[in-house]
Amino acid sequence: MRADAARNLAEVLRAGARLLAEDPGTPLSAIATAAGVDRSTVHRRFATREALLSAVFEAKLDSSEQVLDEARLTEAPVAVALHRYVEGIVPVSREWPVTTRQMMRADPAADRRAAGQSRRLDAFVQRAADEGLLRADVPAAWSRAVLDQLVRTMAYDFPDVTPPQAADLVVDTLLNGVGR
Amino acid sequence: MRADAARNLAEVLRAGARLLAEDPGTPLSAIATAAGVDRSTVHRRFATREALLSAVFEAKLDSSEQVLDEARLTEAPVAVALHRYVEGIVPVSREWPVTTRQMMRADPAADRRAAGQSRRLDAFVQRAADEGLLRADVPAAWSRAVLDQLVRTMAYDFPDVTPPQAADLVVDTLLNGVGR
DNA sequence: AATTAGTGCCACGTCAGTGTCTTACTCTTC
DNA sequence: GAAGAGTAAGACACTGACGTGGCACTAATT
Repeated sequence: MRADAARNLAEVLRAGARLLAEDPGTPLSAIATAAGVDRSTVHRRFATREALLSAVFEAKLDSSEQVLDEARLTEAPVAVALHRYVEGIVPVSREWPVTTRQMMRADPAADRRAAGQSRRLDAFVQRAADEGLLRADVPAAWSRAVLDQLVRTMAYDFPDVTPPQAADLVVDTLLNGVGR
Repeated sequence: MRADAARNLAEVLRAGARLLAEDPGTPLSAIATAAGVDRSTVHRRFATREALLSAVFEAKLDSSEQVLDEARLTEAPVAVALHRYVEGIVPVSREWPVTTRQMMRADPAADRRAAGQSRRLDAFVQRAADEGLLRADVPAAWSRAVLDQLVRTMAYDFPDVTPPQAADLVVDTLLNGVGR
């Protein structure tokens, strides 16, 4: 692929992720404009609207899968893995702000892949509970959901916090809360 | 207004809230069907799509405003007010699952009203911090965001937890986290 | 039982977004 | 600088959703 074509492709994906996260009904023409590209160019790369959606989802899933791998959720000490995961996933969420909900509706294949990654995190949270990092009187599903939401809140509502700071605050809040 | 007309109106609002939360692009025909009503009836009540959106938002804002009033955020002991607020707002979020984000995009007036209610909560969180319920080394904005997200998670992802249980778990998690 | 507010069903014009194609042009690459 | 991959610009038909109106009919109200 020619260099400028690759650049355009990446621009379309990033613009698509950004605009579709804001409004899932954003027309392709708006995405094309935001990417600095003609509408016909978008259609050249992605036959249908759905194909573009799927490509955006895959890009996000690729990035998050890499974060899961590098966090070494099953091997590293739980506290270390947790911190590393959060530090890695926050920038990914910021760069690809599309949500899992949107995937579920629009692309069953992406949804399945997301479910697989979700299971890896479930297992990790379970391990954290087993090893005594988490309270035993709280359902693991709740701990898991809280982790997701803290990451999400940090990524979208506090865009200026750096990933390391974000990891500190998210982990601290998850484990100790904000009460004194 | 005739009794059956009022019933239909309420059905349309509730179906609209539910379907529009799932997919903001849901066509009016789908909402009408879900409400057990003809599409023309929806148009008879709400001249435009926007008008229906606004009505849904207003219904949610009415409910949540009542919760804010009854929680007595400025007068009751902070711990009591917090618990009562969560217990009240969870059912409201479940009944009107539309998000503030959607309001921002679709209806500036609703957005302004939501901002007003948001400020009341900000003030309450600040009071909780001043009175020593919350840690001083954590930004109030973060505490506020975490509260919102815990409520949201509980309302949507754990629909079977009763409001009193929900309040217990949310407040406990907010203050103490899920770590041991 | 009479009245009438309210509804369902059907048809219509309109409009925005989609997907396809053609042509002339531009920029990368060798 | 030559070749060709890639693009912008415009035209086109198609589809789905929106908003409006008419008319017969149902059901709440008196």
